[in-house]
Amino acid sequence: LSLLKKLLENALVVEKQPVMSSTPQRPLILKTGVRFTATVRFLANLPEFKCLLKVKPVFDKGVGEIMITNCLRQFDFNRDNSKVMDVDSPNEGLVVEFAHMSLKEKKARTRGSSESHLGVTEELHVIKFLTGFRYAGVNCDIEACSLPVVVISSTAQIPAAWASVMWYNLLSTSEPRNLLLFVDPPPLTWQQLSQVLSWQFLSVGQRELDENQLLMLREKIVDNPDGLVHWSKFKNDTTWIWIDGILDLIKRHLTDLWRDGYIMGFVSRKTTQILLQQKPTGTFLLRFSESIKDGAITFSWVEHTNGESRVHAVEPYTKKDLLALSLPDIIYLYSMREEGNRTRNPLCYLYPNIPRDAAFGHYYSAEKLAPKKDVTGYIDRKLVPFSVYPTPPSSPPPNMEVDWDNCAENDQLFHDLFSDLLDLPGSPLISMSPPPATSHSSP
Amino acid sequence: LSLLKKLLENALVVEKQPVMSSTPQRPLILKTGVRFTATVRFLANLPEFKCLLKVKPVFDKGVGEIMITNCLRQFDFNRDNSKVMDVDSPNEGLVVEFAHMSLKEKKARTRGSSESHLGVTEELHVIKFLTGFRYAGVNCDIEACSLPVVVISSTAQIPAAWASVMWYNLLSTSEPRNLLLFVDPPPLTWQQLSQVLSWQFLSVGQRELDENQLLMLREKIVDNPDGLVHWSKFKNDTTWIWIDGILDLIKRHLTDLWRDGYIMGFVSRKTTQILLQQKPTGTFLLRFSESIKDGAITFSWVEHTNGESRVHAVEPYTKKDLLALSLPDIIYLYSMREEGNRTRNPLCYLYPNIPRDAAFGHYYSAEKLAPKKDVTGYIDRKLVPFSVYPTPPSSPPPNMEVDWDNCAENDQLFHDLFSDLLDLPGSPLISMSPPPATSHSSP
DNA sequence: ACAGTTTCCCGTAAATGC
DNA sequence: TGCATTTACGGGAAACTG
Repeated sequence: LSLLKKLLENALVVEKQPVMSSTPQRPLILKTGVRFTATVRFLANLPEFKCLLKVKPVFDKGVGEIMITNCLRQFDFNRDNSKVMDVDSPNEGLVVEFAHMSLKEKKARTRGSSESHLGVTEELHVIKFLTGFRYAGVNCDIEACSLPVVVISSTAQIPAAWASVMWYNLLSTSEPRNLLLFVDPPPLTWQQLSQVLSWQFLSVGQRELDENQLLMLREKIVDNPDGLVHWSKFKNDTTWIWIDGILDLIKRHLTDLWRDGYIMGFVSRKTTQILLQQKPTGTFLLRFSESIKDGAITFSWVEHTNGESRVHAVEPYTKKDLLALSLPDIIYLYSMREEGNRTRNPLCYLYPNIPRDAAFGHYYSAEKLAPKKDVTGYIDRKLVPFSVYPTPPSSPPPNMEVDWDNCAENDQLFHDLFSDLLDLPGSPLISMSPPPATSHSSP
Repeated sequence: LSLLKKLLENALVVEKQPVMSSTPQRPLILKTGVRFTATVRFLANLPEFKCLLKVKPVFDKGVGEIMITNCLRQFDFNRDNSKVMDVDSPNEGLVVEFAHMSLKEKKARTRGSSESHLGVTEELHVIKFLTGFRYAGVNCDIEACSLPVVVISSTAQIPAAWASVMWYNLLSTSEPRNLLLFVDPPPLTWQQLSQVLSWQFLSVGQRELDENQLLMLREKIVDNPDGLVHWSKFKNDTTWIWIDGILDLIKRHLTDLWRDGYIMGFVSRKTTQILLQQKPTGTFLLRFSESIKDGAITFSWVEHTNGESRVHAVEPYTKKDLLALSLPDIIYLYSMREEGNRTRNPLCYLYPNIPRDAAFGHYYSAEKLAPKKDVTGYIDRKLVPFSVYPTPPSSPPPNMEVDWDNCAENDQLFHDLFSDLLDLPGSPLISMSPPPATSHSSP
């Protein structure tokens, strides 16, 4: 009987851990006020228990004692009614689904007045499901426990919470469930951290980080010779926030390009210079901006003129920019006005030597580039990304603060910038004067 | 004493009607679950009553009886505790502020099984504030009442709710507060409706509708000879939704242009044709799309070639489009590739004859047009709106379904569309072949 | 003042009800 | 089934709170 009891105690499991419904690839993070689902299954196939087992969810019950519970936030379930286990499909055993759970903070915070003060995304909680029965005069209490849970109150906390989840996951393989991991978090080897970072890219963009990309990240993240990365550095540094922004950029706008390996991405400005300098004019590569924390991508290209080599880079494109035009379309359409008023696309070969359209032609949005049939009576339009060749430092540009009310000056600037593109008839001053008046002035 | 009582009964007023905090210019609409504030003031300056008057808010109490209450939704306050009136500033009388009110639907709906079934935005509710006191042995109950309230549950209902508010406001001047107005709503004269529509534009864009704009709207809205507009038509027609979308477009992107009168806006395609035909080539005007209900604006311009006049219009710009580039910038930069591969801006004179930059130069965003100083090491970029001259109907365009994987075909199209703009060196086929390999291939 | 944290709420999308 | 209405919740910003 004691054996049976022991057996049954291990038979109750939380099958699906609570997950945020909107980010299924990022489990273990729960947002207050947002519904989640947990399914509890009784592995012992004992239909005799049908409708006898009442399961009650509890939050952070009996984890580590007062010391812990007092300096962590406490939460309740919004609708925490117990439920009774029932048969699932035939021969499937007993199961109960808590489909409308959500968390609400208990406003009874004494928050252990500091020292080892954890940030909210460093607090690890746990949801337990309790049940029990009486059999042959013996009480048998059973419980099942969720994976550790990070509770947040705003989606802005997801990146920080995810950092905790990654750190925890790597360390929980060595030591058993430790909800106080972040009170004194062990460092990770670069080997460990790089692996988990790489997985993020696999998960979001179906391609891991390659050797060179990881080397570039190592340079940014590891600064001590032992190769260990400390949680405090990883957390306080903005590096993870930067990487997370890039992951989000990939997820939203660059899944295909990343998956297919056309984005070198993690490559320093200096390395970009070195790589491109040895290549023919028009060779370019895509790299993530290191200064914009919100995720941005730029292209750099090389030009050789008169024996002099120059590597240029366009102002990085953010998520917002890529809403208006996709990166492949930008690459395809990008045009530059050079000295001598010639306008051309400076992007010809993706590093090392793939013709631009061989790499990106597949992704161009046909309907944006080919004029639509004139069904609606409207003329189709598109946007062309455009730059003016930067003035060489020898002749600095004149003050560009323009008084736009002054028509003549305005037109002059207009002419300087776009004469080739727009090809205005006649001199700007003449063409901009009012046309000869007609006899009709207003409807 | 009886007179005093009567006096006091009229002395309690709801000073600020509940307003949606985010749309202060659209009062009377409350969204469930969203906080609002109501301030109740006792006009009689009687500080003796300080802390004696307990004010209780009630929702839809004692309006029209069962018949009404039963077929309307019912709401409660989320935190409906009564409050006590206190002195405001000295000599200002008694006041109480309910600063955290919000509504929650009472799920006890029997919803009078139909006939005169009102939509939710046609239900008019009222919030009353009750108080009272005993003076010289006489009970004196006082109440103050809010303006009628439309309760919605989603911001998507705001346009419909606003239509009710407008209709109600015009009719409430003639008859007293009638919460059942929409059970049998009287029609409006065009005179009345046009006035209230015009006010919307004044409120949102600081400029009313002019005579011609109103005439165009009349055409769309009034179809019977008596000039009356019926609520059912106004409500069921999508015309108001269309106008509301335009109001929103103005509010978000066109406040300046609208205020300054550069947007003709409400002008039919046919009238546009007539107006522009008499004008010199390059004359253009701005009009709102009549087909896109979500608010969109286009420009139409005229061209005279070989004695033939043609009026063109660009595909309308939506709110989303104007996020990437403002309308003045679009007008300034718009360029069109014509036969003979010439590219130019076809927009020269705003109707009737204002030079483009005299009208819009004021609004151009200098930093988008003038190249930024190269501070960050990145090359500044901008977007140029671009169209290809539509193929004349005599020679229909070839099938534009392009196999983008085919580099040569791709380049050919590219050449057709953008050769003038991008000015590719050499033949596309040659320039797109891989460059001579170097000894360095990968970092 | 300030940073970490939560709340507020629009706008869109999905779910629900009828 | 379709439409009317509500709910859900990400995301940005404001408000809170020590």
